[in-house]
Amino acid sequence: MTEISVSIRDGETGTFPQGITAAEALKELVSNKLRKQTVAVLRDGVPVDLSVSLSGDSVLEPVVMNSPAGLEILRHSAAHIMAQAVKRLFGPEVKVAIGPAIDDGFYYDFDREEPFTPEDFERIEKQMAEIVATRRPFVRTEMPVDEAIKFFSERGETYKVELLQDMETETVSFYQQGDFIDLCRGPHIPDTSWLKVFKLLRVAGSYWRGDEKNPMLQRLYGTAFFDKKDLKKYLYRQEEARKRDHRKLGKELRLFTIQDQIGPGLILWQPRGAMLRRLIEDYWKDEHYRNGYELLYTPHIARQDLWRTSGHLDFYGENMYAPMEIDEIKYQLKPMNCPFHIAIYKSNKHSYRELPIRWCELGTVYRYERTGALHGLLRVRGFTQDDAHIFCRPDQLEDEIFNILALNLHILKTFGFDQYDVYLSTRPEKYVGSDEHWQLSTDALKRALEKKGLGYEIDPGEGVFYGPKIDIKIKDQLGRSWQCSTIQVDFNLPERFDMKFTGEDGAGHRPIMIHRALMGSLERFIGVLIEQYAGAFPLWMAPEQARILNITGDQAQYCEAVYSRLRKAGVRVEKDLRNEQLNYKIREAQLIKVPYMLIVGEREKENGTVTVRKRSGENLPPMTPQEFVEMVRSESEEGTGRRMT
RNA sequence: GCCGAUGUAGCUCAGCUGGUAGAGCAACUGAUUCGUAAUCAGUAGGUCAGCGGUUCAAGUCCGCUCAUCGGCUCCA
Repeated sequence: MTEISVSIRDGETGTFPQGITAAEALKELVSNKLRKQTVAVLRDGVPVDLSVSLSGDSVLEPVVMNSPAGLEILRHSAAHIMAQAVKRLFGPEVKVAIGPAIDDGFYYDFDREEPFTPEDFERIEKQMAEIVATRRPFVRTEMPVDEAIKFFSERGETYKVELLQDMETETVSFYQQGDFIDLCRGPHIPDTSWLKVFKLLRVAGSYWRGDEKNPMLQRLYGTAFFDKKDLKKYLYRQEEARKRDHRKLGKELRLFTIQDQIGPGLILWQPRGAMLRRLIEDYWKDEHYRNGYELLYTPHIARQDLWRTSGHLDFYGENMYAPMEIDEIKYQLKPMNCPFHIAIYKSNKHSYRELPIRWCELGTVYRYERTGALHGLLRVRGFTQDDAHIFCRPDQLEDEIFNILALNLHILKTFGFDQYDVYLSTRPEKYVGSDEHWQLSTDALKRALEKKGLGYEIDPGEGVFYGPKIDIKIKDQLGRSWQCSTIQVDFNLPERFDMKFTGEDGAGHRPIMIHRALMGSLERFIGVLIEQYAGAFPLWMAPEQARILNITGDQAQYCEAVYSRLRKAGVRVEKDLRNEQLNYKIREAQLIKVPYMLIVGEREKENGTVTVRKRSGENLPPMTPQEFVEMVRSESEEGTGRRMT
């Protein structure tokens, strides 16, 4: 009998008869403790089942529970078991589509006439538990593709047949546990009893293969863990995320409101939200001025001809609002600010000495979004971009992009974001401009990223029609990522609008244009900020920094004096002098997350001080109003790196 | 836009199988003048998202529309 050598990566090596299973080899080569933790193995780097029989010399690496790979395998198996349960409960006429593991769990798509209801969840979960209890092994088999097609055709599994028809390999693998068999690459948990902790989460529609021309399937989402505690933690995190939901907090903190009467996707900023936004805008404008930008203002509508010239009608028309006719001329709401900035550029002649020109604007644009896409502040129909356009010479492109990246990261950091994923998107299918232009600008983006020392991923074909772009997705405190910043090179618009600058040689040359937004849109960014800080904004951007609370009416006059003094010093202070108990006032101030409460009783009135209660509940020793002003100033300065009040 | 769920007072939510709306908080009035997360009492407030239908009778059943939520798609 032939012998083979099996070794554990970074571990022992042994000699075994050919055909031994990975599980048997592990029994000899690793500790019992590790073996019991092992879900599957990497054989020469490829994930396979424990039951795989080894035909030649192999290096094995155990995939353990709770490792990302281990969880993925568990969840993938959970998807199979869920499909089995669904088939058992709702009959063989339910067709199965695909059922992968995803970041936080798994899903399986089904084609079934009747909708699944949340009440079905309990039945499915119960059925799953029964399957788990039978300890059915996951058995792998292989067959040629054409045989597999025949197999699934006979069972009416048309989606599986479609998948198989697109496959290029000759044989495919199947996994069977009990009465359920599914097309699957694997690997899987050894048997169903490994699935101890799982929960179905929700049901949602999804198109077959994500294409809206295809039939809508029902997707059941669930999650699974090895340890009950992990599921609890997961559910707790979900709960935390719900608590931070900017739509909920926006209402509670009275920041903004969205009303049917006004229209979906249109934001009404309430005074507190408006103050928050103003502070962010002021900071933004100031920071841009310091970095060599000039501020512009442009209108909300323009003649349709402008949008024809810019190419927006052709490339972006389906996102634009229908034209309105004024004096027999058609006008359209702007979906972007760029053509206006170009028009301003063209209002004068420009020398090469003037470049780069950096113009910024908080420009409010309107874009048609499908109703199903709207979501609080994060996806709206009217929003204000923190837009800028840089007009430069080709030799300045790389430096300009570098400078934008630097400013970008600096501003994000001020808002507490220092983790991000960077993507470089290259030429899409639908595009304008020459290949040479695309190459030149893509290279400039790459070099600037490298110079800034930013790791990035390439997103092939995800560029805008007019040029390649860099997208920065920021990560919030819960680890969720949000697309905000975008930097896009554009060779197209300067061409279309025939933009020029006079070169050293006295001839006309074409500038390059860079579009960029750092926060993306103020609406979205503020939505993300609300979730980032759970509504408890740092002092410098808190709409209300302090609230004066008196204990009895006897201090009202003194409180008024403190109030006007702080207001004059630039502190955003409010007063609550109602005839209510202190506890009641503190509770209200706490719920609306005011950073400082200034408590004034007889003691403070006599000493000319205030007692400061922080949002955390901590009390500071009594201080004079002037001392409080200084404290607010220095803390705000820390937040933004400069004096804000 | 598509699939599913939801829409009752400013907010959070009750209202079983159809019999012409209810609570808590907020608001308002009065009392209470109080030291670190809700003082007590009273008053007022709703074309039950909108439109249409079934019925003697609709918040409740049916249809359409609008909006919201979870996804798909899309994306600043």
